[in-house]
Amino acid sequence: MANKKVRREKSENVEQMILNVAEDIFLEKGYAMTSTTEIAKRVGCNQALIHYYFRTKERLFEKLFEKKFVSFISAVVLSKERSANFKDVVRSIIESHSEIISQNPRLPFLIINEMTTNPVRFRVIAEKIKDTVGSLLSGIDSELKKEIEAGRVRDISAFDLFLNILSLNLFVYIAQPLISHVRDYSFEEFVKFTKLRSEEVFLTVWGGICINENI
Amino acid sequence: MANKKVRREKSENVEQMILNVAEDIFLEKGYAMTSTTEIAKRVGCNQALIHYYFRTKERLFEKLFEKKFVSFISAVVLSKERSANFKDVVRSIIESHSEIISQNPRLPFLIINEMTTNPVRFRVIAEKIKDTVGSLLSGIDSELKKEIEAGRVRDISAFDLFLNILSLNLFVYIAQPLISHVRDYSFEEFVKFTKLRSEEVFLTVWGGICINENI
DNA sequence: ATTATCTATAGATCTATAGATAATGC
DNA sequence: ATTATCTATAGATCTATAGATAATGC
Repeated sequence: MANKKVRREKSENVEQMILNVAEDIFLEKGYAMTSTTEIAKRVGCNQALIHYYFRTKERLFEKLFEKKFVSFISAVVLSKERSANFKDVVRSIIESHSEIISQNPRLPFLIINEMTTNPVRFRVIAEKIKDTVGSLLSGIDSELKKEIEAGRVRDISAFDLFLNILSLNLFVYIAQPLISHVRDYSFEEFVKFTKLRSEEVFLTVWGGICINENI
Repeated sequence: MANKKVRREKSENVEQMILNVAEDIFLEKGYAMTSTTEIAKRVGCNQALIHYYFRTKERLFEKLFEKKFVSFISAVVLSKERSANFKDVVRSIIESHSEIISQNPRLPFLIINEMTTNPVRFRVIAEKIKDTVGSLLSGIDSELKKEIEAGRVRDISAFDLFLNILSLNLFVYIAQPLISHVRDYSFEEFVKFTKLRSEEVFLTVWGGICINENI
């Protein structure tokens, strides 16, 4: 029996369905491990249709993620809050960073994956991140130095502080499948866990730099 | 011109060369992105030879990594040092963990990659890690509780503490290509950086849990 | 007439195997 | 005679394109 060309409801726009499904699969397995055949199967259309709309797999990927990578990274920078209190500045950076990640929980994995898998794309992403990191660091550096001179914060570079925040915020997402398995978390339980974890991250980052009597 | 079957020095054992090259490429790009064709090319032999020695790509991978995964993970557990001083226990865990990672800098990436890429292998790895984490946590739990009750350490779960250590130790390696690019590090400079970073990790982890007057 | 969808297929891989040939150990 | 290496090739993908056909908008 020949496949009839399905007439679809206006609501089920096939082009959009392809984008949705592709995003899911790319985030799940990375670019290289995703085949257009699989996307088509999940959408319920023919594989050729993906090329009709997006010409190449590469373009489909770029359409979905070029923007996301940039906004994901620059959001981290923009989140800095002017506050008299350095502690509040640190807290707000951690919290908005954590918030952004939780909205794109699989993006860190994908960035790392593309980084090692696709040297060309890596250069592009890395350059953008380089600028972003540069401006974030210089943005916080002077404030940090003041705190250190005032003896309220131990001697630490802005980069190390920045890495502490990134590490603690990102690792749980990168290791998510493992953590979920080890702790028997459902997806909802994992989300709940990351919410609680955010306060933990702040306590660790801040406790790790603020100066008290005994080390 | 027909390729002559190269007569090799005893020293250049081809089977061993295949193992060496395969390890490099697997660590660099992950299982799926590595082709036996590429391994053969770098070794300088025919692709069929890889199958002669290892039968399948899967078996070659397992020969290289099954052991590594287990030893990498269990080394983390075994590193716990009995000490009267809880602070020293934490320090020794961090340092030996960090030491093991620095000996296998690309392994964390590979584990994460296989985790998401290969569901079957994931189950195997995850089960082993689950046991390992379980025994590590229960090993440190009673000591931690004592410290908390004595008011020397803030209220924190063993799992959160464990995650703090893992996050801070592992993230720099997982993000290594990115960090190297952002900071213009050569490989040697990156290694030097991780050495310095180890003290930073201890200060953060310990500062993040020890109790002082002001929060 | 234009746009959306399908069928069929070319051309590139890639893994694995069969079978030929050269090298080595006795 | 056995072991190591090569050539050639089958069979599975996978991406991308050409060309047929159905649906839609006018």
